[in-house]
Amino acid sequence: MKRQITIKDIAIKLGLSTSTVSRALKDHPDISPKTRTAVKELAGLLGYRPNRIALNLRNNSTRTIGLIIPEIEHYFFSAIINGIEEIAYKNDYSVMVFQSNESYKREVINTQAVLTNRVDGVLVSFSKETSDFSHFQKLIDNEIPVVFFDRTTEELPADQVVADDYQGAFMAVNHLIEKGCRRIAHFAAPQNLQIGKSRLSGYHDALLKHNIHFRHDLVHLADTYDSAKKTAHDILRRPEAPDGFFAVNDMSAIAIIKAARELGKRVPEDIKVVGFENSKSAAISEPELTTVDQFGFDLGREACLMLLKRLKSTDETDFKPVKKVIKTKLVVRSST
Amino acid sequence: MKRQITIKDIAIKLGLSTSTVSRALKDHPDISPKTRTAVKELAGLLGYRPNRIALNLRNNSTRTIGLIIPEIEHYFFSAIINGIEEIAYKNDYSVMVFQSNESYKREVINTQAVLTNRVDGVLVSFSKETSDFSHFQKLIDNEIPVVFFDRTTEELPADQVVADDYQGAFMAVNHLIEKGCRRIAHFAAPQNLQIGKSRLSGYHDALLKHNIHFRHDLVHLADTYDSAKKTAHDILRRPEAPDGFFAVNDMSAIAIIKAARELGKRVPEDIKVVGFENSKSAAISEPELTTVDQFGFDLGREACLMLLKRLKSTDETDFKPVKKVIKTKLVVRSST
DNA sequence: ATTTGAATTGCAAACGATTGAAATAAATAA
DNA sequence: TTATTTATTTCAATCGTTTGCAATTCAAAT
Repeated sequence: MKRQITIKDIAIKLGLSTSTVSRALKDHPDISPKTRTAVKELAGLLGYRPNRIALNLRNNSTRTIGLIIPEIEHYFFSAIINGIEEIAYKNDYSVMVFQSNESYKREVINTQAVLTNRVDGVLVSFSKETSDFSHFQKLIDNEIPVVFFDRTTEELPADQVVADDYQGAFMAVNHLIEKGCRRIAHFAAPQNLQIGKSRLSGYHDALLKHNIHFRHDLVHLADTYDSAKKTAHDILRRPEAPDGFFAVNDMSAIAIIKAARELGKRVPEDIKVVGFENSKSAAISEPELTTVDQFGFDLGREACLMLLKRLKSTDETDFKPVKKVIKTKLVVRSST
Repeated sequence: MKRQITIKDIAIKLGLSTSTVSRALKDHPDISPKTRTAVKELAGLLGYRPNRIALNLRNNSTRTIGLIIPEIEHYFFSAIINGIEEIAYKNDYSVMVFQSNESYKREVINTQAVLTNRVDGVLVSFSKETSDFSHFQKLIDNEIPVVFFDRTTEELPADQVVADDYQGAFMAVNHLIEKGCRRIAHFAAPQNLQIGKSRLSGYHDALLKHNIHFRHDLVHLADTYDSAKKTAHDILRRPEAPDGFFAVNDMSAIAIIKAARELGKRVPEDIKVVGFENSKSAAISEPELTTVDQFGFDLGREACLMLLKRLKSTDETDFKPVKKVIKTKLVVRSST
């Protein structure tokens, strides 16, 4: 690579010391106006830009945020990245992205990678497989601020940003009931994830409110398009098929609609379906999908803001983890 | 932040010099087996990990790739990032992501950011607004290898990876004609983008092959959901409405289907629609969308591999830009 | 006991920028 | 003229690691 212009080059050309040049560039009062302008002029002429790596070493900081995320391809996560990048950009931070691909093993390697890269802080949404958190604890032990978002845990002393999953689920199921559904199935996420638990619990309580009996055989683990489609096919063929579905994400909800159509059932006449996410796909599905907006962009923003706040505050004494909940919103469309 | 364990800590604890420790850690033959094991043992015990920043400074390399991309939220781009990250991960590189949000101004700032961050190489898909490329030329002037993907230009001496847009468009339109369409409209991307030109030209030549007259009034600039929906509404109400549509991406295609349905036209009976991308949405739209698969994941992989190859080869003499074309594939579904 | 050579280990400079302290130059006061 | 400020500038160390070269140790050969 071409050698970059350094402070030394300027110093030599001007017959000065590097210290003087350094100070001149940052308007130190000790430097005479004459040399200051001379230095700045030459710096501009040569296209000098400070070597960030050298600064990183000296300041022991990289102005870089590590992002560990399951899968970029999911609309929700890409919306979150969007929000994160927005805030990072405004605050002159850069974002390094590491995908876990929903693999615990890879996620552990990712945590090592953020350590190696000496990022200033880390944003994490962990994989479905993750139930042991010691790799994140290691980050915290290294005093690297960590903020969890969406997929979070209470087991670690770290900040969290989550959508109001419980409320969203409650609203969704409540809506289904008000639309006349009585046998409502729930396609759930794994229960090691807090979001899985919260949404199930919102589902449960909404039934309770309307005195509808909670039945375990109406709850299925199905949080991907394929698994949801398969499960929906099975259930819808049963004699007492559900008349309503609450899916843990939009892709599962759309799979349910697809399965219903394939079996000659009409949506929303025969069965009603509500998703969770408010992805682009929800808006274009046929019929358009009623769903709970998770505001991924805002969630990303908030997570990043929270991390930046930690990076600014240097007093590490009496650390109190903060949990921020982003309100969700029911978006009613024609699938209900 | 907590002070990290350094080579110096180990040296002092063992009464050695930093040089010896450094060499011991990398199995330098000069070091006696005894000290080598002692050093390694202590290093493991203390959880020593080399300070990447210091190495960056010494080696003038960051093992980091800069990625400048319009919008992460588009399925196609997130698929590409996925491919890029996969290759980067396997080769122990990290990826810094910068979004231009389709803004030329922001893109220019992004190029400065990758310079500041001293990335080893840059992957770029530029914004719709970009027609001046001097900010990328600046990267090249700094001898930072640049690989363009998807949105590329011939104006710069840089590697490129593109989908076979011409062939994809040709296949798509040919397919429409074979299915009986005669008045085929094309919803195009801006013509400052090579992909816009290539796809239009594929459209043009497929018509030509079947002796169908090319008509300018059937070509519209509409490459977003909203613009496509609006345009489709207008066109479909005309007396001689098209019987087939070839859209430059899936979102536009889906918008056309939506508009058709709203006007009481049936797809594929009254009009047939083909998209470009093969996004998740294409598979779930109703009817399912016939589209051209761009293989974004592979495209990302190839772009990253190409960049890594440049990073390895140090001989910068007689640089010959390479252009790699990823074959596209027509995925026929029920919209045609 | 001295030389030779091999095997180990340490010194010091380098990467680029910053910064406290010291040094020099210029200006003012005694 | 000399002492004393004050204004500028330079020195040198630092951040953590690597590496050419010099230095040391130690055993074998003479």
